[in-house]
Amino acid sequence: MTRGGDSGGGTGVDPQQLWLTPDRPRKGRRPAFTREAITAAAVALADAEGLDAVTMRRVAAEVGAGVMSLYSYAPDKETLLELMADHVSGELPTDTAPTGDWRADLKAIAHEQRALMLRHPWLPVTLATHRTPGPNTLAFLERALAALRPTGLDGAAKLEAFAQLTAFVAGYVSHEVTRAGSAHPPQRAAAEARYLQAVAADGRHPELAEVLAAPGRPLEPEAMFTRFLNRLIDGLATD
Amino acid sequence: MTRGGDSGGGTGVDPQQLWLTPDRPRKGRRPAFTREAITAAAVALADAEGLDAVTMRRVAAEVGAGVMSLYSYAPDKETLLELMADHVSGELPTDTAPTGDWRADLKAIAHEQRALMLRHPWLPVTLATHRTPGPNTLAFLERALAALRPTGLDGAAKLEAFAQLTAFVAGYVSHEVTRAGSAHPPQRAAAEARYLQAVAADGRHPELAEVLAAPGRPLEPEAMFTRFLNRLIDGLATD
DNA sequence: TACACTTCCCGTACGCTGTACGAGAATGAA
DNA sequence: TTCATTCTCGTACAGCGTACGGGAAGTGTA
Repeated sequence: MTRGGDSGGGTGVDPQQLWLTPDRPRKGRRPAFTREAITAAAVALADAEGLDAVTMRRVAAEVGAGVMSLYSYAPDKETLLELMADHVSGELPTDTAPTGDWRADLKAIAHEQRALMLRHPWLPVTLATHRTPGPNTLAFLERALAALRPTGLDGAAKLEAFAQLTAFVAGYVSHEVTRAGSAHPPQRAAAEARYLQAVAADGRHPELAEVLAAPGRPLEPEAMFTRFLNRLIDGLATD
Repeated sequence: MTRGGDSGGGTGVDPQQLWLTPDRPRKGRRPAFTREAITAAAVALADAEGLDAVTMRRVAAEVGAGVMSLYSYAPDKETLLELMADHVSGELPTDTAPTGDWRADLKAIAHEQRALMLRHPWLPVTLATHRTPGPNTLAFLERALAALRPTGLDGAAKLEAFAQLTAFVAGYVSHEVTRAGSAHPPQRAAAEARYLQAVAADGRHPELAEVLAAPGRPLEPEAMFTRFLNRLIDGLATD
């Protein structure tokens, strides 16, 4: 750790130690890098080459540091991923005031989350496992809670509603980018189609055969998202 | 590859080569293991110790094989994960006939998926990245398509509806097990609570402060799931 | 100026991972 | 028996996260 020492002694890192750390001490050698710069480099790497490209060695090379220097800014790689997630969450608008129509507000929030995740396709993956909110995430949460105020839900329910909304968006986008991502080249899609056709031809999958025979037009992910989202939110606090 | 050779030459493995392979050839040494047994061992490992415990060495040791022998049954680890996912999908019921009430059928399907994922908490994670359906997954898909028949949706829409439903369930369960899983010991939860209290005390998060001051009673994940699910499905093909 | 003290940088090293390679064992066909 | 085929798996390698600890760079005190 840069400042404070890891006295937590459990699984993961004490969030208080991680996020609520004041200025650097007045003594000792001055840091050559910043947590900010390292995080930004890791994010750029993940955006450009995917999450697998984010290795401590690659990130260190990118910022011009030695590998082990990174550990002065984040205690381990898991934490670096958490820093990355909160870093990009800074792109989310936080100063939008509630309109009074909480459903509309929540829909806007979800659309912003989706846009963010489409810009950073690795985000849903990291969100699925790393769940200690940093300052940017908390600022966004603050806005979501404000939007949820008119619902009259109690505290736990509001938190849960936001968490579930985020999980839904992450799940949707995760699926969306898998379908259309770089990991799905035309050749692979064709092989998959051939495979499904072969399965459908075996006679024991009549429904699949019919679906493949009359596919209909492909669906807009955007419109699909909106529809699912509207349904989810419209019924959120009605029963 | 056991049989056929990997002539695909793209990203991943040709699904046809993987799933649609006939009996073993008539010549050559007889296999000492089965794909089935190896997959089952990997599943048992993941269930007992989590997905990280599933390494080629551990799996090989578990079945009593040499490490490299596994590569006769699955071309790489990614594929082994895919085999695992389809393996446990065999636990899903497939012979349930549609009742005519497609919404009720779909809700039942989602509840079965959730139960499966709770039994195998690693499943949502692997589903998020590995998406070539094996025979068991296809059998279940067949049932879902049958259930969706009364909706009158076209082929692509039916497939998409099923995929999105699965993504939703995976996202929900993923979040559910993170909250309550073994990776969330009381000590860690307490540290997180302390951290949030500290943030709320800074004055710039009034909504969060209020939420933490009046939390209300914790929510039942089961009831929450049902409510979300009902809302999602009830509005699925109405507009 | 000299020294102690603190803080940070980072080369080296270790155990772990997935898996390429190829030698050798087991089998069916000729 | 001999040959081709198929499977098993020991060895080896590059790459991973990161523990350790020596040296460099800064501040505060004498």
